[in-house]
Amino acid sequence: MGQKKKESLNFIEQLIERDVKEGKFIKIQTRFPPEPNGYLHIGHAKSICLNFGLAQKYGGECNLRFDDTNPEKEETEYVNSIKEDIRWLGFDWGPSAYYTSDYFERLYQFAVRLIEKGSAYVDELSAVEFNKLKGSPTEPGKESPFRNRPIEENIKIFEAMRLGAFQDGERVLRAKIDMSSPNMHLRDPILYRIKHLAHHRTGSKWCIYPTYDFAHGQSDSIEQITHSLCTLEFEVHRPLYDWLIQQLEIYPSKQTEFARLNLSYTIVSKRSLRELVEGHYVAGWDDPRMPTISGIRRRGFTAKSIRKFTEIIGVARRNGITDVALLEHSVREDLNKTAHRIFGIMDPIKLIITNWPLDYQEVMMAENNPEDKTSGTRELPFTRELFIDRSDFLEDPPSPKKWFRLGPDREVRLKKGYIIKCTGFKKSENGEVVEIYAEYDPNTKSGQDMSGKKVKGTLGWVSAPNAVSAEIRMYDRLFLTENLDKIEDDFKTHLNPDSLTINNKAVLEPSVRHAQVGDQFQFERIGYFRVDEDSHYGKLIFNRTLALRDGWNKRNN
RNA sequence: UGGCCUAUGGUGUAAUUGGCAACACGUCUGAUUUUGGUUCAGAAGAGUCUAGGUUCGAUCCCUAGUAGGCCAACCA
Repeated sequence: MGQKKKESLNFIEQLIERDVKEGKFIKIQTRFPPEPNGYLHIGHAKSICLNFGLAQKYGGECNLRFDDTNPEKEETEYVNSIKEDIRWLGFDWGPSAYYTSDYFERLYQFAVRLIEKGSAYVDELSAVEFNKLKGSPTEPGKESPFRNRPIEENIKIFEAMRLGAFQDGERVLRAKIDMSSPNMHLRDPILYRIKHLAHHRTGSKWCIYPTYDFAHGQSDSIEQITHSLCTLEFEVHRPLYDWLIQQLEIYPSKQTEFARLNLSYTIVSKRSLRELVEGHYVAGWDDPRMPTISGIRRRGFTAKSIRKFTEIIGVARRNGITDVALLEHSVREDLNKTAHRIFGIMDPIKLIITNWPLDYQEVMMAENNPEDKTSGTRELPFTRELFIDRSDFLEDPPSPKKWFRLGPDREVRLKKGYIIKCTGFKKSENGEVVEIYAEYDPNTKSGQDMSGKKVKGTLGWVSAPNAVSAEIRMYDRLFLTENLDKIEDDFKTHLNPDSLTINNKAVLEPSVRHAQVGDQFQFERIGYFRVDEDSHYGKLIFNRTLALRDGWNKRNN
């Protein structure tokens, strides 16, 4: 049927389609190259969806490659969490993951080839001298006195480096390019450094390790990556990326940069996230307030909504800051269609239906999700004593046009139950309302209401004798500042002190008794919640994923 | 005394590659609603950073300027 408006392509898709048209390759090959030194976050999700998504869209493949060239920081723990997160996001990297460390021998041979061409040399400057000669962006550098060592000697020393003849830092292998280049990365960049450290995969086999610049592009080339996508800050590396491939005469992978994701009220820097974890500002990498994939998963954001989000924000070369509202919208959109509804009362107050028989219980039926007719129904016991939310009653409410809820002599519907009229309330000696009294209208039963009565307000409720209590962890944004990129001081001073409040008085309808870890619900009129893994026998713990949009609160704040 | 990149409503992206700026989110109305949710209808909001130039015509091409970002780790 009617073709929708022609979809517009982002600049990378345009590039790919142009390349396809020109017949540059058989099929596209992308890769997602995380360094296994931390947990993946929402920013990585953008890259994952981009790389895997492009491969899917154009019938190519996307490799998962662990960029593990620095044994100082990398650990197997991270390899596993990264795999889990990518799988959860819904992507598949085929039969096996790749590791830059698997290429160490080939990379070493590449280095030898470069030396043989006279395009690399062993330097023995101290770090201080090295930096002095490097110059600055506005001042050209100077050549090292070791720059013109004979090729044979370079090869011998490089071999000796591999064999462990030197201590860390005593020698480095450098590319011989141009010490006066305005691009700092072309001023004889370091290709290999000595680190007498065990590597998480190669153990103690190596004591020299390639740097990013000498590992990444070469690994791309080995895997015949057609489109090597990375973030903007690697732009200045591209001339070096190309230079090395050209010198080595290997497969010409092409690097294309795009803007990384910045989110309002959110910090997405591995270093800062680590600081939050190690300083115990949060409970761990998977704390539901963290923007890590594991954190937002635990919080209750769905993989589908993350994918949708990355689609919505697109990809470009402009650096900006994305409003978290876009993310939250994607999450609500998905959850609205999938989450079963239940009644939950965050701040219970007793409501007594005075004209209801003392021990009588009636079972009401409610659909699990009005947005999904196949979702089935559940039973709700209705009794004389109920709980409603304290915020749904006002002793002296504004006009009925402004306030739809309960107040003296006001009528509301108890959703899926009856219309009730407030007949009174009881206060404790310190003036707090402790009980509300009402009468129900037997002609107004949900689904068979013949009364013709119209009420504006509809309240959630829970049968008091059947109520299930639970711990509700109310999460809010971790930071109070919108743009954390712009701050001058310590980012931790911008933490929201109320990012987590724990509610232990909440009561839920009895149907949740069977809820399992990972189950997600919409507490009607409140928000989306997910059963946390900290739950245990006899105690349900819920994380608030997000509050529902609230037009009323907005108007009245 | 530098080099590279970027600049479109509040935010993120579009604009058939030169034909008087579109979509999503957000905001605001109104309708519907047994969730102040959802859904539906509608509105406001940019004349495309500035100044020149090329052109019949510029968001798009050129020049200069301005603003922002990135670059001097034996990190990635």
